[in-house]
Amino acid sequence: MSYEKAISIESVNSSSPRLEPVSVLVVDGDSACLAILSRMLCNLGYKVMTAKRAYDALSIAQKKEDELHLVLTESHLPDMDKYELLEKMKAVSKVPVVIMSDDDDENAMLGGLFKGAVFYFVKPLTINSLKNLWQFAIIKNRNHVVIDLTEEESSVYGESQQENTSNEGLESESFMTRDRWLRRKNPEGTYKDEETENSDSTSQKKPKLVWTNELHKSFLQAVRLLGVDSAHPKNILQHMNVPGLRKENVSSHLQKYRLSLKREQEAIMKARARGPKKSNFPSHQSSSTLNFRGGCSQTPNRYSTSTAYQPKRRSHVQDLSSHMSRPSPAGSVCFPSQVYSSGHPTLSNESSFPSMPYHSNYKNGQPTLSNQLYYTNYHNPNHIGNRITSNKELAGFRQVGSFVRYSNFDGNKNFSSFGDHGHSNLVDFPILLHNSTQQEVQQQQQLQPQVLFSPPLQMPSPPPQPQEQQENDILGQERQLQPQFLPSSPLQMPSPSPLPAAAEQQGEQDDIFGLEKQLMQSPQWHMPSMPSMPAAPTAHEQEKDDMFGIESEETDDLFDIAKGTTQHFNDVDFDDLW
DNA sequence: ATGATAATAT
DNA sequence: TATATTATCA
Repeated sequence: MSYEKAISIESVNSSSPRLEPVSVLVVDGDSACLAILSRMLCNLGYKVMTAKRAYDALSIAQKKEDELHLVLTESHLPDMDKYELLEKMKAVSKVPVVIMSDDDDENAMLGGLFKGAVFYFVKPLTINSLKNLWQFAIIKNRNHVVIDLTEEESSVYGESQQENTSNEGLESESFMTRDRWLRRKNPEGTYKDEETENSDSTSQKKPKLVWTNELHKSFLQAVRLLGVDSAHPKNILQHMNVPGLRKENVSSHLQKYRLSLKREQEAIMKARARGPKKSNFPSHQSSSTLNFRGGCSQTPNRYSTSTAYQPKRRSHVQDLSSHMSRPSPAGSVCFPSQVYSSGHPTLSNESSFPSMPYHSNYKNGQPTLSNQLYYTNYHNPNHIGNRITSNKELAGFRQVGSFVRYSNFDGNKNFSSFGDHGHSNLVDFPILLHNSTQQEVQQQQQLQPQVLFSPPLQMPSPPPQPQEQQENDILGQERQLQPQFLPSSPLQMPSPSPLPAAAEQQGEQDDIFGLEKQLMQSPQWHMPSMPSMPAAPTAHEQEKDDMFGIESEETDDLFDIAKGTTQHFNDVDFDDLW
């Protein structure tokens, strides 16, 4: 099919630092436009091929599929209807297609995007617009080969640096990327037709990551180890070392985590306020315990946290260690005294953490959705199966094809417990720190004296495991294990997950962030109530963690809250979760 | 890096 | 439908 088309390949290297020039096939019936675009692109460092006719373009795309990165085409071509090339191109190549047109009508633009174009440029195109054209080549590829690029786009493509600018430029010119539009407009329903392709290339939405207990544990561990000061998404991600986990995932989770901590504190404060101190607490203890449990496990944070910690220094962590080390449930209790000593309130971290809410996710098994990603540590298939079955809810679990599950482990460690019923409560539990962590923590602790008390929640000891230490190992294992993801998933998926260790640990949560801040503000609070709660023990049940989500608000009283939560946990959490 | 908000799951 | 979780945007 290549007829007379003129294919000119001019490679200009000028500027771009790219490792490999991005090759672009420019299709336009107008020779002048073709020449101008070709020159502009060459000057920008792209490898350019041109075609005047749609069929020529298809021919080229087919022949050079491996080396062609992107097609930039006019919407109106002499030998094909509007967007017809777009459709036909899909059949011969996965190469992303960018449309350029004089028509700036939104419907026309959407039509092109829905037909599978990755982007729609409204003419005239500027050098500035083209500068970042390479981005669309990546977009397409991300599903396939390029997965890794997402993180490294910039490094790979020298121009990436300009991304910001470029984007701005693009948008300023009123362009929209297809994904974006699709997302927004789909609801309306109008343009569905084309989605078809999206699938293949570009657009799919990212599967939703489910933060399993294990994953959460891993997260908590990372946070603990890192300490408040450096517990930022990037660092956490690195520490977690979970294969397909992205920084954004961590950021989002971190946000939720912090929010939960905040809520807990607030709840606590309220509680205090109301029923202040005084005797209340004492008496409450019992109740408190309850609370804790619930709190602990589930909502962990609320109560637990408390610690104050000192300022910046590494404090946070430390506490944990203590807790960790001895898990005594009561541990939490103990702290109090300590706490004050330091003078600052501190939080205890661990104990309280909230456990996450995973449940929800899990509960029903899974996400029904097809897209969710699951990271489980354990992944024993068996286990999984079991768990699923066992729970009613879980039953639902299906892992059915849809979601992706990441499991890392074998199961042994972590979740073996899970296996059985599917839920092992354990999972959530408090954490123990394991080796490294603990050590680190301790070290840190030593530095500062913090206090913390553990939250009520903390669980008693965690049982578990021996293996904890392994975290690292585990991770390693995981990595290896991991395997499975779905290819299909658009972006890359994750790989299996990691963390097991956590499992053992259980619950804990730390407070980390929130703590400080909050604490700082209100330092003392912790004492009051929390301390006591040894209740924790019961906690185990708690195990579950609930995650953050709790609404402290609902219940004014901690107690109440606690009760409520606990119940949940009992009923739901575990089972559901696992 | 973070808070706000959209999307979408339960 | 309301709420909760996660992704994405700003």
